Amino acid sequence: MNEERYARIIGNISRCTALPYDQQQHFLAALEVKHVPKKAPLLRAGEVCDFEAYVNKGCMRSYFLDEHGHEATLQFGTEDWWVSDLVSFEQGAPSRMFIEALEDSELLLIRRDKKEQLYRDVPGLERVFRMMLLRNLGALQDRLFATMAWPAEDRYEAFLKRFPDLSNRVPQHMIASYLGITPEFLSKLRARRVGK
Amino acid sequence: MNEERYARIIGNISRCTALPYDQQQHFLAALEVKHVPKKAPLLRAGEVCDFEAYVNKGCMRSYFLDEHGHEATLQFGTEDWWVSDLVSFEQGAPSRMFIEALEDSELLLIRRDKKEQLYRDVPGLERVFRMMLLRNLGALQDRLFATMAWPAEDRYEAFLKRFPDLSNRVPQHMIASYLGITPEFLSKLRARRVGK
DNA sequence: TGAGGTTCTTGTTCCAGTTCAATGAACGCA
DNA sequence: TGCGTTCATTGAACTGGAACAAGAACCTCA
Repeated sequence: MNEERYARIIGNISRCTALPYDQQQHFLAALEVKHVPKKAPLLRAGEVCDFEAYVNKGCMRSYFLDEHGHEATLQFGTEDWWVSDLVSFEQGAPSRMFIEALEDSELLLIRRDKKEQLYRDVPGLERVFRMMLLRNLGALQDRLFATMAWPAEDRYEAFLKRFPDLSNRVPQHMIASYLGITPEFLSKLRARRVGK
Repeated sequence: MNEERYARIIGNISRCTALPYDQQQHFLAALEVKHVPKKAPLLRAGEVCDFEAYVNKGCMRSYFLDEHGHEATLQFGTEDWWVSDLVSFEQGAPSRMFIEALEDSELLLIRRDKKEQLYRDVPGLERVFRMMLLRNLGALQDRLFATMAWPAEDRYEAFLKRFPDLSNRVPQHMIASYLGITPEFLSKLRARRVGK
């Protein structure tokens, strides 16, 4: 077992539940390592999402895209984040989102067919993933409220504050797509900021 | 046990899992009946949400409200819907939303302190509530995408299609607050619609 | 029965954010 | 080394929706 590769994910789930050593090993044994080159898709709308992916290295993005070409970024995932379409994963329904790599990335996947067994072997995990779901829900509520109630400039400030590292790691037009504005307008917001 | 009062909620959870009669009785015994008069608050931001409420009769609304007076409606709940702040409920954290009655309403509450016992007595319930959480998440994703990518008119059409009964049951300025627009603008959208 | 609060509408003005177009910078890639 | 492509910036014209203001149509309850 490659200790270095798995140190981070153990730290991640241990934040919720402390696992004894043998359960950690059970958990790690269920993981699948996957490398995704830059710009490659990990999930396409219409497919069933059969994984939850922990980003060990690199950067991913999930987004929605409708038939009119309207696009909106749901989430960026860098080191120590999870990316997945949880709704599709849990319900086995076709996904409505896309997930792609923004950089060459290394992921640790939990496949759906291993999940039940894993819950039995490592009881604490159920709590971990329930927490993930709830964090997700809370973040989405905040996001919806901000999108509905705040002007773009405030949303951009909030984004910079919450994800300081992302702003010079992902292309700007994708940040615009996260904020729900055009790339041109984001550019103007930035120009305005420097003046202040 | 008042059969009539509980017929609907049994139907509601049975959609997910069929429960044997004795488990149904366990479930019903854990419920608390609560009447909320029109305009009365059920939950205020800052409080911990210690219930999940099934709307047996009436109509509720949950919404966010920030220090600048910005308001956004998260959800309407009429008969056969659940309303709660699940994030606060599950994590015991102070809520960030308000819930109020739009009509005199009868609710069936599950209190947080009864939940653990209930899961033990009625194993199928865990699945039911997980499904609720996931439906919630999915709905919120759709909503965020629509808010970011669609013009107000399209969002209004989608609202009418998805909740045909609500449009003449809920005051219009609250529908506007659900759509993320001003009441005045919604009024103009409606005027425009009639012309077509 | 009215009087006073809601709720909805309509018009005008104004601004945040879009669209379109042009330019330049940065980045693979042969 | 050069060349096509993607990406960021800037400007001008436009528009969806907000803000403000005023009137009309209501509940509702003393």
